[in-house]
Amino acid sequence: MQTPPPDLPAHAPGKADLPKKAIYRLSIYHRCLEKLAVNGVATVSSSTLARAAGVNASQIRKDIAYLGQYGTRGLGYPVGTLMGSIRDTLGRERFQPVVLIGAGNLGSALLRYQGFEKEGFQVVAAFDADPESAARRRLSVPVHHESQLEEFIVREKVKLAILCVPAGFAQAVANRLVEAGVQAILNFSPVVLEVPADVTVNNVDLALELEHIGYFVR
Amino acid sequence: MQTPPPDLPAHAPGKADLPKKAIYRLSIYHRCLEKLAVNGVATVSSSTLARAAGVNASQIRKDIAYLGQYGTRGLGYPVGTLMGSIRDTLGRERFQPVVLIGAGNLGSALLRYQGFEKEGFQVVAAFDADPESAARRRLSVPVHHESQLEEFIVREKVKLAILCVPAGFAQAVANRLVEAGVQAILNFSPVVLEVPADVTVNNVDLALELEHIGYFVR
DNA sequence: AAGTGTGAAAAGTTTCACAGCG
DNA sequence: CGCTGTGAAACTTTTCACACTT
Repeated sequence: MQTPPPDLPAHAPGKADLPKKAIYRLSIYHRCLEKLAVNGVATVSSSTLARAAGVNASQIRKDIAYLGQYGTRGLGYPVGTLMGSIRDTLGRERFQPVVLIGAGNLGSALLRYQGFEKEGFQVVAAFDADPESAARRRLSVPVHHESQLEEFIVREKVKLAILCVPAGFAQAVANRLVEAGVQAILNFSPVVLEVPADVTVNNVDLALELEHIGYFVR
Repeated sequence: MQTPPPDLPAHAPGKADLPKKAIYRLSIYHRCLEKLAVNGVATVSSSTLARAAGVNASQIRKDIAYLGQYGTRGLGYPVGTLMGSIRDTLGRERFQPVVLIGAGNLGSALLRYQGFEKEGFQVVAAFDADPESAARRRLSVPVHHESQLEEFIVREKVKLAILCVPAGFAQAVANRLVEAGVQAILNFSPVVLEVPADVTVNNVDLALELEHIGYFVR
């Protein structure tokens, strides 16, 4: 989900006009392609990939066309080449360092989550108001006191942060992150963060997601 | 995020044509209204609510107009009444029972998460392939063996499920859930689930969300 | 024959602008 | 005057349809 604020952070670095939602889909395509590659598949058609990704085949073709001309008519797309292109478009620099703030229940679960590394992100440090108690959770990532946040971010040139602090602290911490140079925040607090237009916030609001599906049960 | 499949599960129960994205926003408005109510505010204008929710004022008015005529011109909206209307629209039956499958790292964190109850959902039971080891996490929700899943869902008429099992098991478990009568799934596995058109799947894909903001750092 | 690339239509959403009410 | 309710405009995203290539 993108941030609500009307004015988006323009579009990213170099790449031009890629529809916002296409960014998500490209990640999904990449995953599907990985699976195909593992199975030794060398070429895939838009309709096959569409079935795997749960979208329409035209959409696949449109999305891939944003990256350039990769397909061969009558045949399909080369799995490996296409994966590379998606990675180039999405995963700016490989192994982006990420910090996590708030090593409570959810924060610790995320620190243990293997999925991030697999996608090229490394959570290099966590910060908490009570690092001692967080340390008791036996995490593989060092947990520092939150007061050291700014110093670390500046020194390590961290641009991405995962925010898992209680709602009441979220805005204050976000301000500090931005001030220190963070450019994008994955926010798990159920709070609408206010940040400058050139900072991206992506809200993952668990209660809201549950409420949303609740609407669809009769 | 809604499910990819082109054909949505129609729109929900009784209520008519509420744009998909408006459903999310109504939840956010509800939260903002709660905060106002706590502060003793009785009336709020679209522009004030807009600022709190991080959206455009017209959007607020359009969204609220879907619920009926609640505003007073020159004044604004009555906070309490509006909250009630949003609850009625969104939270079909109060205290929907929910089950969670997969009490691993993430699953346990979600079981400890307080936000769900606050929004009117109660996680009544969890299921895991290894309930003994899950029990060691000292959760307040009973963790049963996954083999008892169907029986429980049928008996308790559960319609909502949170799915946190490893990717490889997700589709198989989803099939069982649907078979047993679950109508909506909040899916945390990085997998595109295939379900009948009348079942709603809402994917929360953590790695994908991180990848998404990664795109926006220069 | 199979399957891409793409312009054009359709659908969905957001914003504008303003009439009209309290 | 302030603020809602809403038709119409603007914009975004998805789907269709088909020419074109291998």
